Order: sequence, then structure tokens, then C-alpha cells
Amino acid sequence: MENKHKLAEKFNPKDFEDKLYENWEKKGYFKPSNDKSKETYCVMMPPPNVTGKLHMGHALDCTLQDILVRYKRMRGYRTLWLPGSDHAAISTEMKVVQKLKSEGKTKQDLGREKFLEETWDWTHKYGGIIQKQQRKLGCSCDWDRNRFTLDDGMSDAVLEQFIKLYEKGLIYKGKRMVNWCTSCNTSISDAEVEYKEEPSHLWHIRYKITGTEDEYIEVATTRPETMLGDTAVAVHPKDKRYKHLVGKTCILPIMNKEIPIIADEFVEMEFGTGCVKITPAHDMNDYQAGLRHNLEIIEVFDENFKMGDLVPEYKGMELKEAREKIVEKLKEIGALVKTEEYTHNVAKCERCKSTIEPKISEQWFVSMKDLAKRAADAVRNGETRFIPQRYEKQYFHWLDNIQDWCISRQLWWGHRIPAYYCEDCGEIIVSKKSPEKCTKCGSKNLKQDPDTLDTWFSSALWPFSTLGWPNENSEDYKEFYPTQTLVTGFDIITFWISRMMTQGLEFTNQVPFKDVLVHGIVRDNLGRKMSKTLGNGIDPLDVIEEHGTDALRFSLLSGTTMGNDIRFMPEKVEQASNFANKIWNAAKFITMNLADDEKVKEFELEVFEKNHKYNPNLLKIEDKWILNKLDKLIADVTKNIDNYDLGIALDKIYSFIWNEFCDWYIEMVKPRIYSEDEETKIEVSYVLNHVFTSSLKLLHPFMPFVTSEIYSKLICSGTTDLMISSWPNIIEEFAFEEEEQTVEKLKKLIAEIRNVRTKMNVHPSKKSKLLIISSKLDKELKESEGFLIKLGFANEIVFVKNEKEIPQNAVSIVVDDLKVFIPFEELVDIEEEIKRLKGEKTKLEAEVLRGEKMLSNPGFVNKAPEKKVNEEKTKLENYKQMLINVEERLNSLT
RNA sequence: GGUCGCUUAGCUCAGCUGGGAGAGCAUCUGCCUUACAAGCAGGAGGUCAUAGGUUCGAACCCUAUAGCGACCACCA
Repeated sequence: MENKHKLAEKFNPKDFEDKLYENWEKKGYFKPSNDKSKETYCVMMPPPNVTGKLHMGHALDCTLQDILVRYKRMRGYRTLWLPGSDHAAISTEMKVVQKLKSEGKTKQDLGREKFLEETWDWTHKYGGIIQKQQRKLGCSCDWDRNRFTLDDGMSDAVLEQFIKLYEKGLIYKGKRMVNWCTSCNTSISDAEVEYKEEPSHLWHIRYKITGTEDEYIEVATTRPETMLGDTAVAVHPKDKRYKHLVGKTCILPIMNKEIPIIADEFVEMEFGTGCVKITPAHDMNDYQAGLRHNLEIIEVFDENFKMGDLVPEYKGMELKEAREKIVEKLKEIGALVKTEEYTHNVAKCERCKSTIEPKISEQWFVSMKDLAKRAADAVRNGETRFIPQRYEKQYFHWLDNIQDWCISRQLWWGHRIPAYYCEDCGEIIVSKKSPEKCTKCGSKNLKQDPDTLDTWFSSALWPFSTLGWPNENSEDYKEFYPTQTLVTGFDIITFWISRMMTQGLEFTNQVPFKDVLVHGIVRDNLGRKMSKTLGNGIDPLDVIEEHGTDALRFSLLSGTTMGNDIRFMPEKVEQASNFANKIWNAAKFITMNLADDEKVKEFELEVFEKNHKYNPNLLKIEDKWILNKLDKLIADVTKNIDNYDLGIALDKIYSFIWNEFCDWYIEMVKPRIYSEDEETKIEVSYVLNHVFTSSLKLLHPFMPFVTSEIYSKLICSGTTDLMISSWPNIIEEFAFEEEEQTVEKLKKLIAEIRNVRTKMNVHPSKKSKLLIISSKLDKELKESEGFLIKLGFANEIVFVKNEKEIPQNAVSIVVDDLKVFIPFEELVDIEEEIKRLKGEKTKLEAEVLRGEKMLSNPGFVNKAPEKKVNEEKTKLENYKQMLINVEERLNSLT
């Protein structure tokens, strides 16, 4: 028992963070409670890459989720935060391929099976690192329910999804032009392409018009090497310059082939020469144009993106070399008109940064139109909402302009497409298990599609496949689906959110989550994106190592707004760390001075009358003030968190604990806590303890470690750990409104006295006598020595019965019904006096003028809230009175 | 080109439905007052990007402009 209240002398997060986390996990606090009568609250963690490492983005993402989950847990919900990781097809496969390369091997050398073994090994070796790191962050997720997108249940869900969509006709196989990563050797989706500006050239080439000697049509291109596959030249139908050529043909140089000149709207007249060469095999637009005009598709490159055999001379050549050779050749035959410098956007693979080539190939697609409409509608009618709401536009924009989703990837690491081809009759059989024989011809000669599915195809099921779907009778699925909040960055609204919405609605007929909480990205202190290439990334673990997890979490939240980018400022971590230290010290003070536990507990029973209402007779005015403030804080913070205004909530708690509780209440209460009188001591102990523990509860979701550590050392915390203790009582009617106002008035009065002294240029160290006129608050004021301590500049305070006892030349300071007088001798303002002698306006006069102006505005007097107007009136009266006093004083001097 | 966001103290950012401009850090002054110098008590510092409009009253609402940023589309 003696040891219970002992807090370490110095605050050091390392002393308790890991220990606490282990304890929480061991005690099973991260699991949903067993009380099935309670409402559930479920959050799905966006699964990070299985072999990934924690970065600031994750830290923010996890902190937000953890705050919500811890809050709801304390509010009594059956909370489940389900963690997991993603197999991250391309990214993981790339890493393994690289590793093999360093060993001089390729994945083909190994073969599919061996390669997958290798990748699983890799996954087991490097996987799970991030989850250890998430533990350091304090994430209170249920690790026993941890899922991996490639584990058995999840894989089964993916197969189910594929087959159902296929049977519904929503999945089809088709020949399309797709983005092809030349290094990963797979198709990738539009969203995985990024554009990079690169300096290049614009080559102007002339094609001779058929049947003429010296009439040419001039095209401009950035890719002369593709010209071998040109099957037309296009101009804009309205372009007068070329109208006469439409319908004619021209001769494609080098190939010496006749190709048509066509008109198509997609051509931009202003760009280049206004004429475009059409190479349907190697450009998205050209491909589309080719379809419209029924043009032949001629592939210039082979499957390895070397030159094909259209011209034997170039066969097998690298594209770059071929380009040079072809430009040379064009120059030689006089077809090259000019070469312009030009920078243009080159498509790059988001993962490996190598060039993307458009390629025609046969792929699997999901028909998105209907799915997308349903997903958009669910947000339009409010079933799911985005916070902040503006991100809904981005979501709508994507869904309203949706393209079919290419889901097949020429990779090995992932869910293999459950489609089997009959080698004899060509039948396609889609089935979960490998079929024995062809359903059409009975042949046993079947071959499974070699491709795997897009990573996002499986993550689209995340909110329910993790809960046991497709088994709709699974306990977890029944209890926790649909989930409540999904927390994620705005960068994956399209990739992920919209796809979860489409799949969720399709398969469960419900939206997968009610709220989408969108956050920005964490930038460095100069506002740059954190990136490996810049080397400006800050490792969250380094921050934790130096300042502790709580400080990191605080710094990511304080003073931020949802959806905006966050700049990571080391100073903010300092602030957070100071705050934690401040709480630590407050706790030290409280624990070392509190009265006996049992007696405080007895008092607690006394102070609460029926219905948890305070008995006012047992409390002093400053107690009532802080209790009222606390109750308001509880109500506010609760509301803020419910509205996802987490930054605001945190800052309110911060300011309450530091500026109200520590700076005012603890200071005011010191005479009582040091008192010899036991009753007094017990009273204060109770209030100190109650306010402090309640504040810790409010702060716990944000700073779980330091709050838990301290809470366990306080009395009245019982045997319950803070983490699973209940949220403070939320009340809507505040018991001590009047007392709170009074104390606020006193605080104002003190500020006002300081103000007057400043205006009168009284040196801060000059002590003065204060005369306080007796009022109904007399008793309280006399009892509350605390205030007098806060009035450090008063050397003497005299309570007087009426104004007759006040010297004539005293300056009065009035805040509402409170009046304080300072004898004028105590306030001599040299500078202002000089101003006055010079005829200049003094600060006091300026204030009076301002007040008069405002109160003479009829609009203000009639339409502003009465309270506001009265405040102004009182202030004006005060200043006027002071002015009169000053003038009287002057007169008496002269 | 389209959509959206940002512009507030020296720096980084808050500011909910319009009622005399806020925090942290930095800076200046005075304090080692027995929880805390990682602290306490004060001070200085802002035409709230610009120009109009609505209103008794605008950082906040409306319109336009400028600068910055993001996303989408296009880029022969």
C-alpha cells in the first residue's frame, strides 16, 4: 500500500511504456469485452505491406484509430480493432526478384512453386516487423484476430468473390490495351501509373502524299521508333489546313507503305503540326482511334520490348538505340524536317519507376459501371459519410468516370485466378477447386490461368473477409459487420475506399463502414513529402526512443485538422514531452500530499448526494469552480471526439490540465492542502483526485501510457486499469454555474488589476494595498486564501464594509458586482502623466473613446446579445471612473 | 484544361453555426516561490493574401484577382 503512491522522481517514458503494453496485451484488454448487451464498435486497420516498415504515415493512421478505439472502449462499447497485413503483390515480388538477381538467378530459373516458397520465406523473415512497431505505438488492436490477405480464409473469400462476379457476368476476359510495366513484366492499373516530366524531343517527320512529287504531310512525334507501326495519319476534321488531304493516302517512310489520312476529333489542332501519326499498337489514344477507324494494329516491339522484325535491320535492338537509328535514317532520306526540344510526361511504374508501355493483351476485367453507381449512391444518400466531407467529391468523381478494372497481373505472388482452360475445346471453367475434367468435352487436359489477381482485389474485401465472410454465420461477421469507422489517407480513396464500397455493397448488401475518416500526409519540418530518395524521412521509432510514444502521438494531433497535411515539427514533440512531464509532476504533488485513502473515499460518498449530485455545503468556491469546469470539459471533449475533432479535443484537455488545473487550482488550494485541519485536507484531496483522474481519463485515448502509469498510483482508481475504466460521467446540467462565473470574475479582476497597474506604469515588483468591498461573496473570498496568493502583488488586503471607508482618491476596479480599490498613492504613472501634460491621449482615454463609440452604435446596442452589450457597458464605466479618479488626483496635486 | 484545398504573430498551425484576433515554439523582462527551470509571473509582436459586396458588425458568408499546393484528365 505504501508503495502504491510512489511515482518515480523523474518522468521517463521508457520506465513504463513497454511494460504497460505487455500487461494490457496479457490481460486481454485489446479483445472485445464479453458483455454482449453492449453495442459494438469496429475498426479495420488498413493492412500495411507485410514486409513494410513503420513510417510517420502509419504512425498517424494508427494513432487516430487507437484514439477512437480507446475512447469507445471506455464509453462501454464492445470494441474490435482488427489488424492485419497485405501481401502487396508487386512490391513483395519485386523485392524477392531483386534478391534472386543478386544471387544471379531469375524467377523463371526457380519456377513458380520454388519461387512462391522463396517468397513465403521472405514474408516470414521480414513480415511482422511492422506489427512489433505498431505495438510500440500503443495500438490496442486484437492481435489474435490478425489477418493476412493470403491466409486461407482470406484466399477463400477472394475465390468466392471472383466466382460470384464471374457468374453474374461482371468479370470478363478481354483484349485491351493496358499499362505494361516493362520491368515488372505485368499489366498494372491506371492508378498505379505515375507521370514524370522528362526532357525529350519532338521530331517533325514528313510523309509524302501518295501520287504527288513534292507534297507532304508533316507529323510531330516524341516516339519516332513507333512509326514503323503507323497505320494512318490523323488531322482534326475542322482543320482547314489539311481538309483537302482527308481521304487521301500518304507514304510511310522507311516502310514505304501507303497509309490513309483520316479525320478525328481527338487531334488537337494547336499541338505540333496538327497532324498525328497513328500507331494503334503503342499508344492509348491511337488504339482508340484505331478502333474507331478500323485500322490495322501492327506491333513494332516484341514481347520483351525490343524491336520486332518489321525491319530486319532493327530487329532485337533496344528501343533507345532504335530511335537513334531511325532518326538518322529519316534524316538521310530527307523525311526529318526538324527536331524541337520538348519536355513531356512519361508514364512510370509507381513501384519500380521504370517505363510503362501501353500494350495490347488479354486480361481479366471487372465491369464497374453498375457497381460504381451503387457505391456512389450509398454516399450520396448518407449511408456512408466522409470526414471531412469535401473528399466525397473526389470519390464521386472517380466513380462517375469509372473505367473497367483490370484485375489480372502477370505475377506469381498473389491469388491465382481460378480459371481453367481446356486445351482441347477451349472451354473456360471458373471454379474454386481445380476441376477434374472439362465440363464441356470431358478432356482432362486442363491448364489453370497463370496470372494472379490485383492486390486491391483482395483488399477490397477487407472489412468483411477478415470477419469470416463468406461464412455469413461466423460470430464475428454477425457481430461486427458493418464496421463503423475507416481511417485512411486521402491518397487511397480511389484505390481502396471506393473498391471496398463496391465490393461490400455487392456481397453483403451493406456499406462496409459508416464513416471514412480521411487524414493528410505527414511532411517534414520544411513541408516536403517524406521520401527515401530525399532521405528526409523521420522514423517514428526514433522519436519514441527519444521522447516516448505519448509525445509522438500528441505531436501528430495537437493543433491539426482532419484531412489537412501535417508538418512534423520537432518542437511540437518537445511541447508534448513537456506536457507529459507536467502531468507527471502534478501527479507527484498530488500523491505526496493527499490525505488518507479511506477517508477520502468516505468523503466521496458524502459529497455525492443522491443521483450523483454534489453536496454544495462540503465544497469551497474554487472546488465548485474546477468541478464545473471539469464537467464542461467532459461534455465538450466527448462531443468533439464524436465529431472527429480530435485535435480540438486534445488541445482543450491540454489547456484545462495545464492552465486551469495546474496553474490556478493547485496553486489556490495549497494553503488548504498544507493545512493542519484534517477535514480541510480531506476535502481538497477529494477534489484534486477527482479532477485529476477524470482529466487522465479524457487524455488517455491520446496519451495512453503516461496516463495509465499515473492513474495506477492515484487513490480511488481502485483495481481497474485506466484503459478499461469507464469514461467520466457526461452531464448536461452543470451544478456550479454561478460559482464558476464568480471565480472567472475573480480571475478577471486579478487580470484587470494587473492591467490597471500596467496602464499606470506601476512596476511589477511594487506591492500595493488592496481594499475589497464586502459583498455576499465575502465569506468565500475570506476563506479562499488561494486567490490572495494569486494576487502576489498585493501586500495587504482589507475588507471594508462600505465605500465610505475607501479613501477618496482610490482607483476602483469593477468586474460586474465585484469591486476592488487601490489607493492612488500606490499607483503613480510617470509616463502617462507626462503624456497628459503634453496633451496627448492616454491609454485610459483611448479605451473610453473606444467603448463610447461602440455603445453609441444603435445596431450594436439593439442587435448584439445583451450579455455582450452589458460587458461593454461595465468596462466603459470602469474606465470612465478611473479617468475621473485620475483627474481628481491631478487636480488635488495642482 | 477540370476539381479541391491553402494564404492568420518571426516559425508551425488552431479558430465549431459572423459579435473587440488564439496556441505552441522563438524572442524580451522579472523570478531557483518546498509538484515541475522540461518550470512560474508578465511583456512585445497580426490592415487575418488583395479588391469589391452582404450586414449594425466579417478572419469567418458571396464575387473576382494573385501566389502556393494536391488530385484527375490530356500531353502525338
